[in-house]
Amino acid sequence: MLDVQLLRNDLEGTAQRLKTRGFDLDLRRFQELEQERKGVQMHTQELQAKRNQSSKQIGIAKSKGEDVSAIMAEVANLGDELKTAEEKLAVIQSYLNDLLMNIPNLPHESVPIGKSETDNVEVRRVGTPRSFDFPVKDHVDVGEGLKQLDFETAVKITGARFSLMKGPLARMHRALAQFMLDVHTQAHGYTEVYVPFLVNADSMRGTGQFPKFQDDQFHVCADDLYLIPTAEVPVTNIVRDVIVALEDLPLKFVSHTPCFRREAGSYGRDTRGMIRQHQFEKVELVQIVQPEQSYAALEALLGHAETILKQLELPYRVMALCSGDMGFSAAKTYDIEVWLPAQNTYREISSCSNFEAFQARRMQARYRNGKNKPELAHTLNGSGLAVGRTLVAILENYQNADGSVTIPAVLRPYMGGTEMLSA
RNA sequence: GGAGAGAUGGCCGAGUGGUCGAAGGCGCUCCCCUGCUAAGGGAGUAUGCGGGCUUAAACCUGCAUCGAGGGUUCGAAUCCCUCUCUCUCCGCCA
Repeated sequence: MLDVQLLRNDLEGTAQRLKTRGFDLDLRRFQELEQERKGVQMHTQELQAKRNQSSKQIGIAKSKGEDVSAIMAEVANLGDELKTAEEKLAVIQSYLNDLLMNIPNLPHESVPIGKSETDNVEVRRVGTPRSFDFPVKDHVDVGEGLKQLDFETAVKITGARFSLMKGPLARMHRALAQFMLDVHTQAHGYTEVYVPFLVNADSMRGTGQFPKFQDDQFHVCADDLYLIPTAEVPVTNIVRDVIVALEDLPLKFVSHTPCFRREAGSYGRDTRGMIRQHQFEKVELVQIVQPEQSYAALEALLGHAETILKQLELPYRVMALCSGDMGFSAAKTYDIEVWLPAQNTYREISSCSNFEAFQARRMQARYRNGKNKPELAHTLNGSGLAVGRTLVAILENYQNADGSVTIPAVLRPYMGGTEMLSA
């Protein structure tokens, strides 16, 4: 959520900046609502003040045993007027709130201006894609060839966009998560957290999934809870309605969770394989920091995610997302894309964002600044990394001519020393 | 799932219709005092939202908030209803 003051003080400028990410702010509607709000709110508060004063007088008079009928008559018809005013104010405020909750974050000044994916800017490229002297198979063919990846059974059990792994491949999937957690806790100073995978609507609102992306979530109706689309939701909401002591910042959390996404609206895309699943696992990095430090923190967090790819020796590139391609809540986002030889392209494997105070304002996540005043914190997160897609990248990049797959060196200690996946 | 008890400020804890945003204590901050330390004395110490003032902050002022939402009343922490959560006992269970 943006600061309302920003809209009140510089509506035009804010609208301009929002336009760069393809959002059209309804200026007239905001102005009308805001003007009405101001009038009604002042009127309401005036009436409330009047009522409070009279009630106090009645109390004083009664305690002295005086006659109160005169004052009572004075406030007699205040009630209805006040009730009307309060109801009107509530309606206006809910309209304003709806408007506000659906406005995306402002892009940071360093964000490249652009309309779509094609305007994203490559920041760096690390590692060289291997050249194969045999026809490259995609991860589906590799995994099914090993008889360790089975989509057919997953479809039978549940439906499309689910997968089933067996044997050493299932173990490698688990090993990947363990490896990532160990690196981030031991080398990067993150605290591991285990969190609920079902959350309430308040948490979804806090990180910005609600109200706009309600259709993308799995809803457990009987209990009115939602399956998390990312660990970002439960982990960032740790600080909802909390005022963190200055000396406790930055907070750095890492969490390994399953993620559930309905993928509404992406029916035709990535239907083959485990690139786009309703259920996948992710190791997520989350930081809560002071505003002055959030951009340095973003670079650091990005580096932490990159470390995993470097250690797995997977070629990747870092993209700075343009204004038009960023997510709703982000002020700045870097995507890390891993090389997939079968697709002959780089595909997203991590997304690292600084949300500035956008999420913090929604969830009242604050810290005490140098003057001991509560101030909104900045929140960041990034995948470090998406486990399923990392597995895909390994299957494709480490495949051998005979259909086997070499296990990256750093994973072997997690695989009982095994060096190869083979049928 | 059944029965009962409870939810008040950073913490403990008082408060069953009236000058209560809330006694008292602890903690914390500042000041005084004692050569230092300990003890003692004084003052201050919630958050959100509006309005005024301002470049801004500070400040002044109004409103709201005693788990959440609704109701009764001129007036609700206090009475009524619904919900949530916590604790105890029983049942069940990994």
